[in-house]
Amino acid sequence: MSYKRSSLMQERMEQNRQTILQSARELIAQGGFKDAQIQAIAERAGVSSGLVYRYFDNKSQVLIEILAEAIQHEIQILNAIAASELSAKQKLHKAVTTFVKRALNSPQLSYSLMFEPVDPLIEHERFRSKQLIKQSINQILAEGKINGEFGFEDLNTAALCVVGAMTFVVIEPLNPSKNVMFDQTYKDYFVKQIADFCVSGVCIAEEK
Amino acid sequence: MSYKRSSLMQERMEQNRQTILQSARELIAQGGFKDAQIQAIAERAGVSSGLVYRYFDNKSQVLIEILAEAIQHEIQILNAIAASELSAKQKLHKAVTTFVKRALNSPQLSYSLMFEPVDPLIEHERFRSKQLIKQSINQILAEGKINGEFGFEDLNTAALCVVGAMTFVVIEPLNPSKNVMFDQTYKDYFVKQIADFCVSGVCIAEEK
DNA sequence: CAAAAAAGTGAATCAAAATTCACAAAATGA
DNA sequence: TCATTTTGTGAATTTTGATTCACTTTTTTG
Repeated sequence: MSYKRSSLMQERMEQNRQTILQSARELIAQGGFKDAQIQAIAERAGVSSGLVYRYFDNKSQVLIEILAEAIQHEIQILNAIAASELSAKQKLHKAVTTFVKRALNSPQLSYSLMFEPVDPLIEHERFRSKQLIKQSINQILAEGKINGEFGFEDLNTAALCVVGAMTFVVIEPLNPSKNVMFDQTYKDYFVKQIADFCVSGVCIAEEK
Repeated sequence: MSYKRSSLMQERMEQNRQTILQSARELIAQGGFKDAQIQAIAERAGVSSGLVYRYFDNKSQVLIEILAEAIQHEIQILNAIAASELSAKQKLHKAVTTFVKRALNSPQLSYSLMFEPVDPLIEHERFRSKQLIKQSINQILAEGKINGEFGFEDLNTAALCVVGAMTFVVIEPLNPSKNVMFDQTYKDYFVKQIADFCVSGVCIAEEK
């Protein structure tokens, strides 16, 4: 009498789940959270809106899962850099470069995940995420501070500035003046500037 | 037969208008745009919701007016600094310090005005605003670049980084872990760090 | 003060989306 | 294949908030 899902069924369902998430991601990437409505997500995924609720408790859960997954990925990358063999300066430069470059590949998605307000549940998840990113940067900064590469005073504030600069710049490409966005060459140049800025920022010398 | 408002009436109406705007501002300062609902605004202002529509075409207009007013004020301040007699470094330091310190007086309001998505109309206004702020900073940076105080490469990107750092940091105090927020002394210290970071950031020397 | 005009009210209406749920289709187990 | 369980559907319901508008009150004018 008991019903056992065949592995084929199992697979199809997993497929559905992923398709729904992917649709939502794409919609967010195009127009932010405001465009990721259940109807739209379902439609794009080729399923009924009701089905979304078979797979997720509610809309927030869909978004949270997307956020968590995305950030986890970024954090892995940052941590790998932090753990590498480079100098602190090089690590910082690379961390910023990598993060910004990746974010610029889908600015709207990045922006939404990092900034766009939605609801308290998501805000909570986002907060944890940001903490983790800051932690990665912190690690690099602390190391450079100790070995004398960096000259900032307050670790936390420095990390905040770095994270601020590197997350903020993804907002720029979202300007109404859309397609202003650069070709790969300019993008590389742009990203390097930002990394340079951050590295210089934490290499404070003296004077006022 | 034509009706002429007495100056007293005129005044009362102006008063109403301002009260509505002020209520909206306060609500935004407390909980962001999401808490600034017409009902709530009207209630707090002690008027009926319908009256709001006698003074404003729609909700967006209320918010736009608040945004425009606030930003205009900040821009005046920044421009005054840009036009003062200090060195470029000093100007930049002061601009960042002043802006951040002011923003930290109501972080939620600042955040909402600067970042929180609402609708395209407001987005448009916000875009203009950001342009103006960046312009102020640009002015300072350009001057410092010419006279050799600063060593960054690309003016626009440098300005973006500075604006990014100085606007971003206001987001931090919005953490769920609310009341973490500092006393005046720490706040001053915090703000100085940020300004130092920005100044250093644009004083790039050489090396990689 | 009475008529006309404008300001003020707030319940009713509208709109946009999320969520539910009665039902249909498909899968499973006998 | 038939009964049962699960998956899938999408129209109906609910929710939340902006906006309208018929009506009341206050101002102005003559």
